[in-house]
Amino acid sequence: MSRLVQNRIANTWLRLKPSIALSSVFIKNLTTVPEQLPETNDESSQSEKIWNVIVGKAGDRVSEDEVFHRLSNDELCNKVTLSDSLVHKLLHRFRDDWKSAIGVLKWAESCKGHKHSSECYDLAVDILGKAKKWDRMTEFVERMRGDKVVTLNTIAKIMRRFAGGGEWEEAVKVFDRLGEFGLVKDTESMNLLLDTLCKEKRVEQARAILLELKGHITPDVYTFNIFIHGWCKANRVEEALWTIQEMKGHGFRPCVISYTTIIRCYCQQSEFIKVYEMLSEMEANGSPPNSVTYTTIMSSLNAQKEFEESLRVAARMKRSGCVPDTLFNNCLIHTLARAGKLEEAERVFRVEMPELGVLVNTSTYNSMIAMYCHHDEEEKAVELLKEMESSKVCNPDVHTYHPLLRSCFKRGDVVEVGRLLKEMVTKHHLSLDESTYTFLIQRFCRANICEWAYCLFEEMISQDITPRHKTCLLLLEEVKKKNMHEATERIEHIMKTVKLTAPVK
DNA sequence: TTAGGGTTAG
Repeated sequence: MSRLVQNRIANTWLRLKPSIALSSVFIKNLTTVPEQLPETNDESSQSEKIWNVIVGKAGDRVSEDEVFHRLSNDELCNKVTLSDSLVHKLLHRFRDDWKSAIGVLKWAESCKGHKHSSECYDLAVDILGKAKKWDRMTEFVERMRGDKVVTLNTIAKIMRRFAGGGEWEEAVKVFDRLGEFGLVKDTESMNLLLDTLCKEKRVEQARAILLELKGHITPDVYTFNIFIHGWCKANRVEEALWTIQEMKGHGFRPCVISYTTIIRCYCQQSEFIKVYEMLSEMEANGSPPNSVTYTTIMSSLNAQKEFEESLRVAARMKRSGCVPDTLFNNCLIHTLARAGKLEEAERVFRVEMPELGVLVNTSTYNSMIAMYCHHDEEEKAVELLKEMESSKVCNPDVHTYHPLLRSCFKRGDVVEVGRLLKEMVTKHHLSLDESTYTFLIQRFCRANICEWAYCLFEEMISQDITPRHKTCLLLLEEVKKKNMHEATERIEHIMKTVKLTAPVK
């Protein structure tokens, strides 16, 4: 960022009583993500241009026919050589906007020589299912059936969307019709159906279906693990344990996944004695716990702020000779940080992980950055952010910035808040999510700059992100205090017309 | 095709 731009930001932010009009424009520029391709390469400027044209034409919530029409009549769009990856990225961009997605898909079909990949077909099915457009989804799948492009992957999307949308009977019907799609009812496809049902808390129905199919299709280890998970999800450990016995009866040995699933359930019930009993049982049975098992237990202990106990579990894992992975180390770093053992966390990050060849990811950096911020060592946090940016191993996400933003608010440095927000948006193309907006609005209100909070509120609405009821109330109170009549009316209007999100938990 | 989430708190 140039010095000039930096100064401009600083100056704008230093005016603590900005007019709404001025700040609105500024914040808009600040936090709205510029549309662009997720990945850039040498030809990025050209493809970015095309991307912007297509997204601009398709992205303002018009009908699918209108999208098709606009794209078909655009000069630049007509010249584009469509790649599979471009269509895929476009569909992904419109994953929450089925009309635009289907419009884009129709246009792509009409382009000379273009044929959809099966991934694009499946993504389209998934988008329609997510929007619960069952008729359109079914119609689309029928077309796919005609083209003989339905795979088990497609079926998985349909089933999971049906079941997730409360239509589990429809998911079962899809299984019954597998033959029509040129697919077979075998253990794999049966497991897919059972897993779908179990994940949607329909373990009883799944059980009934298994009994019905048992004569024709043989269950395998996966089948039983799916049920163990299903019973645990329904908080019915007794049945999960009984499934272990049933599994043995079929000649299958319960594996580390079977036990870990049950351990997770015990953790949720805070039955830690049973957790440790099961750990010993696993060791005795020749299915020793692995990195997933230990991470599960530690995460649960951490949630209860039992950091020392959590560290004892980590020590037990090391003694057992079990190989740690990234998620385990992330959890360990988090635990050490919360236990106030900064040097040890640093040692895991700087020495242990590289020595063992365990890759770091965004979460690893995030835990370290959060740790430094919590202990007022922001310089180190910022250093790490820079290291992350230059390492190219992983990129920052919104969680990377949360603790940094929090620190700025804590010391009243709103100029730095502005700089960080700008960096998030322009440098890393991150878009602010609901929780980030909520957090920022809250803190700006508390810092007595509700003008900024209100601008973020407006921006949130314009991006179709629904504010929480509590956020509206807080902001309303603040703008009233400052006699911001226009804003007061607007917030009251939104509170009446928009279905507000209830507080989490 | 089956198993592991972390946090911006007061």
